Amino acid sequence: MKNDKELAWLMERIIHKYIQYEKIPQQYCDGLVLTQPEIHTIAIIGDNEGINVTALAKTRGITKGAASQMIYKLRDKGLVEKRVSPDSDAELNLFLTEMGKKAREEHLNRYKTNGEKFASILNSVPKEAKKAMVEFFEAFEKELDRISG
Amino acid sequence: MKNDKELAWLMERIIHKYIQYEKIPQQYCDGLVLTQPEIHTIAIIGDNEGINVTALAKTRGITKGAASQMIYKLRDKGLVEKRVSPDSDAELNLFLTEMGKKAREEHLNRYKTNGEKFASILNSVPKEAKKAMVEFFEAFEKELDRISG
DNA sequence: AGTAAACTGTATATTTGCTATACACCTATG
DNA sequence: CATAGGTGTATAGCAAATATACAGTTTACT
Repeated sequence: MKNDKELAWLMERIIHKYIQYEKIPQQYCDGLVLTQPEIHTIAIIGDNEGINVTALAKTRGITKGAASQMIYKLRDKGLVEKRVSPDSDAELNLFLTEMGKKAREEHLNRYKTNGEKFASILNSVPKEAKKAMVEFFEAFEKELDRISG
Repeated sequence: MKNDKELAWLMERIIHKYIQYEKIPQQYCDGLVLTQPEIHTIAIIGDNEGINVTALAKTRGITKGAASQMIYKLRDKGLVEKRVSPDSDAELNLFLTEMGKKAREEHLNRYKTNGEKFASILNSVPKEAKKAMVEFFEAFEKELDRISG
């Protein structure tokens, strides 16, 4: 049986593999290829119609400048629309175009499919063990929050 | 109790948090700050004294060009040394300098400390559940290998 | 009302880590 | 001994992000 250290290594290796996989740009509808940061931004706007640039930056965990640039790129690709806020001329509200919504939909579907694959693997895990896993991950997350902040 | 989907989300969130944490450049001895790719390269050279550029690139999963550039950077920082291979004039053998070894040592210690924190969290996981986790992760890794390659 | 502070988004230059392409050099195989 | 394949490298370019500075807008204060 593997010891704790080996289990930790296994987890680390998997995390890196997963991230490596995520980095590969994916094809969405009609020849549209989007990178991870792009589709992530689209997902956030889709989940928060009318969000502004500052809030988007905060959600993504990047600077306002970076968010602004990403928005320009997605607008040029015809995926995102900028509208001046009805409340303030200094503020922009962000929306998905029809095409943006289509990509978002596609992304959600893929996410769901992956989640189902996940779930089918998880399915073979006994209930007791699953409970222990949740507890473990929550402790792990707490530790990550501690050392990061 | 959380269902499978929620557990999947929890895992995804943690993976991203962990990667985010890893991205922060860390300080090693006397004001030396190293990024993740840098210290990762140093770790590989430390574990494989005399490795050549091509093998390093393969281990890191990057192109030879990228590895070459990284080596130049680390050499300029005084952490890595290049020596022409005694077997072939076309080949270089890579070694850590004293300073490189110091950084490597520091990294190992930190890794160990993190691992211990990890282990103490893992410690509270029942043995049966741990076994299930290993099985789950191995299935997960297999799935990742399948969709990536 | 008038002004300063704080917040909006943006422009610009720079950085990091990588790829792709082309290349010069060395080695091995026929 | 030629040529195919393996070394490492130079160079240009890209994606994503930071840092800095800035112009315009809103808020707060007196």
